[in-house]
Amino acid sequence: MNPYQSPILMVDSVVMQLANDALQVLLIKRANQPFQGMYALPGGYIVAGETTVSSHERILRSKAGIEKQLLRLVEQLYTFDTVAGDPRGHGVSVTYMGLGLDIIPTFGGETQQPEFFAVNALPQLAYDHAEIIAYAHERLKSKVNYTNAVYALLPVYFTLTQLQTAYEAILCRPLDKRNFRKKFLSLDLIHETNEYQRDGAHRPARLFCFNSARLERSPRSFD
Amino acid sequence: MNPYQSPILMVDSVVMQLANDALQVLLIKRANQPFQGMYALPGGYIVAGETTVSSHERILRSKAGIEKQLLRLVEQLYTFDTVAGDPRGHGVSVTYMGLGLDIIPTFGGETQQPEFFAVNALPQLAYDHAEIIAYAHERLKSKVNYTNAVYALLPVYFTLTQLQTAYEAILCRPLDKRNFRKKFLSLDLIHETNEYQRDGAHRPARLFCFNSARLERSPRSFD
DNA sequence: TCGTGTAATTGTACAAATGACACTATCTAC
DNA sequence: GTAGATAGTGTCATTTGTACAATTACACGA
Repeated sequence: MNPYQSPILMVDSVVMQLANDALQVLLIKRANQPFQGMYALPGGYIVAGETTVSSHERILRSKAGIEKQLLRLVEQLYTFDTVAGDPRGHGVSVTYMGLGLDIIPTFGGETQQPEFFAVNALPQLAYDHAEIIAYAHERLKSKVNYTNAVYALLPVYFTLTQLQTAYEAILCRPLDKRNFRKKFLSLDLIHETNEYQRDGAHRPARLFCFNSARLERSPRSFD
Repeated sequence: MNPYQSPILMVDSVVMQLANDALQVLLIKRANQPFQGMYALPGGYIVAGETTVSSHERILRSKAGIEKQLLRLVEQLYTFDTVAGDPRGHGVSVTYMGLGLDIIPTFGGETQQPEFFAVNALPQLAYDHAEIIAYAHERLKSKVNYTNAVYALLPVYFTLTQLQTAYEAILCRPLDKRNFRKKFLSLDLIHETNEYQRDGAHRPARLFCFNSARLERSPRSFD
């Protein structure tokens, strides 16, 4: 079947969403050695007949109960060599990033206590997963500057304040409200609706909507 | 050795350099089926004990006589799934881009007529290699806008005209001489020397030098 | 109903970057 | 010393970035 004795192929997944005004990443608690009891990215081995994409989907479903429809944007990140010194042994790990909204990981079966953690407050991680998460975060920071990628982290209808809060959580820095709105509206990535969100004892906020629910490049960069 | 029956792992390589004011890519003529006689990127299977990086080096050495020292910048591009309908069968191909200068591929042994072609005048290509080259070209276009990556395509000492010609070849569009110089010099990626290049019957051109021969991000983007 | 609290919405003035554009300088060869 | 060829350089108009504060609309409670 595999006359070339290829190194073992793995997939690791960086699933992210926004909650409590923070960017969060999905981790599982490892049930087995190595790194038993430590947190790690969901990941697993690619089996015969699978593509990396279908393997990624299977692993998220089996380890965290996440169906692929919940991820509104999936992007391949990088492929890491795991050398002989690595506890996983010699192999190759293809990493994917998945973005979604209101994802609730489920337990039971093969799942291993999946849970979201703020990227700025991670527990100690197994393997080199802290670096993989940092890489994913950098990619996302860069991506939101020249694409509409945030659509995958927000509800279909959202306020400009929600949008700005999302950018601030991703970029890890405060943004000026007036400049943010002026700039973002000039990108032609979103359009206003005639709906308003009534929150509490204050002026209601107009709801906006992305023009496209697929990844689009904006002609000019945001930042 | 591999209890998971992983898909077969391959490496494909996009080696590029500048010649005749054009960006060129290294292709080989396939000796065997499938796609016999057609051109393709140098590539091959990863064998046991190899990392993707070392496999990439071995493949370039064995298929085109290119030693790894000749590539002054190597960057992983993307990992492609090759599905069952693909003539290669079901597998995974990790692609790398290598940039160099004055690379002369050599024949003999396992080599298969390696030759450089201008990216804007490619022959028909095997597999999906045309898309991989387009992807590499896009990556390079983007990379030269916010890094010093061109250093890998130019000699250590170069004139501003050479630098501009390199950018024009990569970006596939003409640039204004005065604006290019003003902008590029403001990036603090290069410094002038006191040497001049004497070419022909005209004013000699001052030679410049990159501050770093490693990939550096410039604080502001170029374009 | 009136006042208060809360968040939404909006514009201007200055600084910096971009983009279009043409002439002078320096060398070689004849 | 003149012609031919490439190197080198500055200004102005436009666009973009950035700092900054007052007004609007609603809910709630007195």
